[in-house]
Amino acid sequence: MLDDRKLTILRAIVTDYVSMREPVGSRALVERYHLDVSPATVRNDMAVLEEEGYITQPHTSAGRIPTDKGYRLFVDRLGAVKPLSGAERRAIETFMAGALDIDDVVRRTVRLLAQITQQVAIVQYPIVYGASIRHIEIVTLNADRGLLILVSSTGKVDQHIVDLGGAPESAVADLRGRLNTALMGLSPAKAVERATSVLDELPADLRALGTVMIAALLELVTTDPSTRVVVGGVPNLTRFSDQFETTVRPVLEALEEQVVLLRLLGEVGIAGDVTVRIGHENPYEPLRATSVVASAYGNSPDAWATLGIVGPTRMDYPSTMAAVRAVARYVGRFLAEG
Amino acid sequence: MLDDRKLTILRAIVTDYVSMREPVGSRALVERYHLDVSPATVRNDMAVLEEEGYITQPHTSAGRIPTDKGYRLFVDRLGAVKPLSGAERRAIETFMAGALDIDDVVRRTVRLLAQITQQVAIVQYPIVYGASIRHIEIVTLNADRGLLILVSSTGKVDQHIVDLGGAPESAVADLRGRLNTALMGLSPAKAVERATSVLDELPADLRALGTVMIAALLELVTTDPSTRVVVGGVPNLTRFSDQFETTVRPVLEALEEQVVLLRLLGEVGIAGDVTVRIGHENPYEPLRATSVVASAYGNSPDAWATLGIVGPTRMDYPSTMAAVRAVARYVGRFLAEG
DNA sequence: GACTGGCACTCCGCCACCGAGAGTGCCAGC
DNA sequence: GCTGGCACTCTCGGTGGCGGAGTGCCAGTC
Repeated sequence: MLDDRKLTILRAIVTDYVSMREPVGSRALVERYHLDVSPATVRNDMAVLEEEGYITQPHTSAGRIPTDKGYRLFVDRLGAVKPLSGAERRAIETFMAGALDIDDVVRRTVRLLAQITQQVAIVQYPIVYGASIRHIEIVTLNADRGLLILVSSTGKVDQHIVDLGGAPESAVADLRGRLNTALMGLSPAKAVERATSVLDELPADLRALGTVMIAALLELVTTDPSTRVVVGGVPNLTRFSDQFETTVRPVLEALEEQVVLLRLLGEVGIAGDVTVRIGHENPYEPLRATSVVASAYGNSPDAWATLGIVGPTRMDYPSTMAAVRAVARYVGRFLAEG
Repeated sequence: MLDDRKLTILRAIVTDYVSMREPVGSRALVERYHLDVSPATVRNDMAVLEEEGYITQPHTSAGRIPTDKGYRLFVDRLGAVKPLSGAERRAIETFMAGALDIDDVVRRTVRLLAQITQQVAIVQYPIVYGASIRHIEIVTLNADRGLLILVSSTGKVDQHIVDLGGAPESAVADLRGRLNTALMGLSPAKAVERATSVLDELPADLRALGTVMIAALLELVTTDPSTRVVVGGVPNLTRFSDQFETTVRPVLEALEEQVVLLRLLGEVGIAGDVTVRIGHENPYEPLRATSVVASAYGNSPDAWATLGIVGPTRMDYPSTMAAVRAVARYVGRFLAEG
C-alpha cells in the first residue's frame, strides 16, 4: 500500500513541518528533497497518504500536515536516530559532575533534560526497590512530639512526626533499640510484615507508644516511595504561545498534579528504551495535542524510575528521543556508580 | 492638588479597570459611581490625574487606565480592606487541618493561597532562627559512604552525604557521641562556633573523620537554611493569555529561578503587614508588568519566612491583600501551635 | 500502468476602505 | 468652578478585492 516513495514523502512532510512550522505543499517537497518526480505525482501520493490517515489538510488548498498516526509511523519506522552533538555530550558530562546527593542528582537531571530538549522536563525520584532499612531514629522534640526518622541503604531519609503521648525518654530509647534490631537490613515489604510481630512482643508499657510508632513507620514505607516528581524547563512552553489553548494551558495544568505526571510517565518500557506517546495516545485527555517522550533510567535493580519530556506533537522526535535516551543512560550510570 | 473628588475618580478608575478589563471613560464613571457632576467635569479631573502621572491613555480617544503610580496611590490610601468571604474562611480552615509535617504545611499553604487569590502563589520554607540542634546522627551506608543527619528542635531534618574514608564503626559511634554532647541544644550560629573547638579536642585517630563531618555540618547549617521556595497555581497564569509577553512568559521564567523568587519575596515588613510591589517597583526587571503581594508569616521567633503571590498589575488589590494577610496569619498561628 | 503538464478552482492572508461608536479636548456660557 | 455642545481622533468590525499557494482532475505521453 505504502511504497518507498510514499514513505519518503511522509518522512519529508514530517521533517519539513516540524522545522518550518507550516503546512507543506507538493512543490516545496520536490524542490527541497530532490524527489525526481513532478509535483503532480507527489500530489497523487499525498492523496493516498491522506486517505490512509497519515496526513491531513488544515483547509482545502493548503499544504499537508502530519496526523498523530503519521507521526507514529515516522517514529516507528522513518526517524533516523540523530546522534547528539558534541556540545550536548559535554553538557551532560558537566551538568552531572559534582552532584551531591539524590536530591541534587534529580534537580540537575531535570535542568539538563530541559536544556537539551528545549521542552518541559519531568523526572521521577528513583524508586528504591532493592533498598533496605539502614537505621531508625526517634528524636524527641518536646514532651509530646517526636520525630521518627527512617534511613534507607540508598541514603534516602524520610521523617514523620509522631505523638509521643508523654512517654518517658527511657521508653523511647528502649523502643528505638527494639525497632532497630528487629528491622535493620530488611526490605520495606519485609519490614512491614515484621513490624506487626514486633508489636506483639512489646511489654505492656511500650504498647501504646509502639502502636503509634509503627503506624507512622508503615505510612512512611508504604505511601511515600518516590511518588515524587520534579519538573523543569517550564518557560520552554512559551515557545508555543501560538498553541496556547492546546498546549500551554493543558501542560501547565498537568504539571500542577503529581498524579497526572506519574500517569504520563507510567508504563514505559525497560531502561534504555525510549517510549513515545503521541497526542491522543496519552492517558490524560487534555494533552491530546502534545506528545510525551519518556524513558526508564537506572540500570541497577536498586534504583529505577522514569524521566521524560512533554511538548507539542509537532516536535523534532529524532533529536528529542536521542536526548532523552542519552540523559537516561547517563543518569543511570551515574546512580549505579554511586 | 488632589482633592477628594479626584481621589474618588482615581479609585473608581482602578476598581472599574480591574473588574471590566477595559479603559474606562468619563461617562461610564459618572453613571456607575453616581458622581453628581457631568462627564466634562470628570474629564477635567482626569486630565489633571493624567498630568500628575496617575493614569494614562492607551491611545487618544480611549478611556483611561491606571499607571503603576496610580495603583500605588490606590493601595496606599484608597483601597478599602475587603473582608474575606465565608467560603474563603472555611477554605483556609479545612485546607490546613490535618497537615502532617513542615513539608505538608508548606504544600498546603501554597495550594490554598493560589486557590483563594487565583494567582501564582509562592511560599518560602520557614527559616528557623530560634531553632536549636536537637540531634545529630551518623548512619553508615557502606564502608565509604555515610549520612550525616541533623534534626532541629522544630522538626526539620537535613541530611548530607559524607565520605567515611573507611573509618571503623566504633570511631563513627564515638564521634557521634561527642558531637551530640557538644552541640545539642545550641543554635546554629553557636554550633558553628563550637564545632571548631570540638575538632581541636578530638584524639588523633578521629581527626580526619571529624574534619569531614564538621565540614558537612557547616554546610548544612550555613547554606541550606530554607532558601527553599515552593510554587503553586501556575495554571492561573493562563487567565492572562492576552498579556503573554508581559506577564505569562516573564513570570514563568522567574519561577524557574529560586534566586529570583527569594529576591521577590525579600524585604517584606514584619509579620502581619502585607507588602505590595507594583510593576517597576519590583527588583526583577522582567516583571515590570506584574505585581507582587507578599507578607511575612510566623508569629513566633522560631519560624519565620515569607509568602506571597505574583500577578498582573491589573489585579484586585484589596481582595488579594486580604487573602495574603489572612493566609499568612493563619499559617503563622498554625506553626506556633504545632 | 505510472507519470506529467496544464488548468480550473478554492481558500487564505493582506490591504484598503468605510461607518459606527466611544471618548477626548476645548470653549463659551452659566 | 461646573456644564453643554461640538469638532476631532482613534479603534473596531465588517466588506470587498486581489494575489498567491496549493489542490484535484484530466488528458496525454512514455
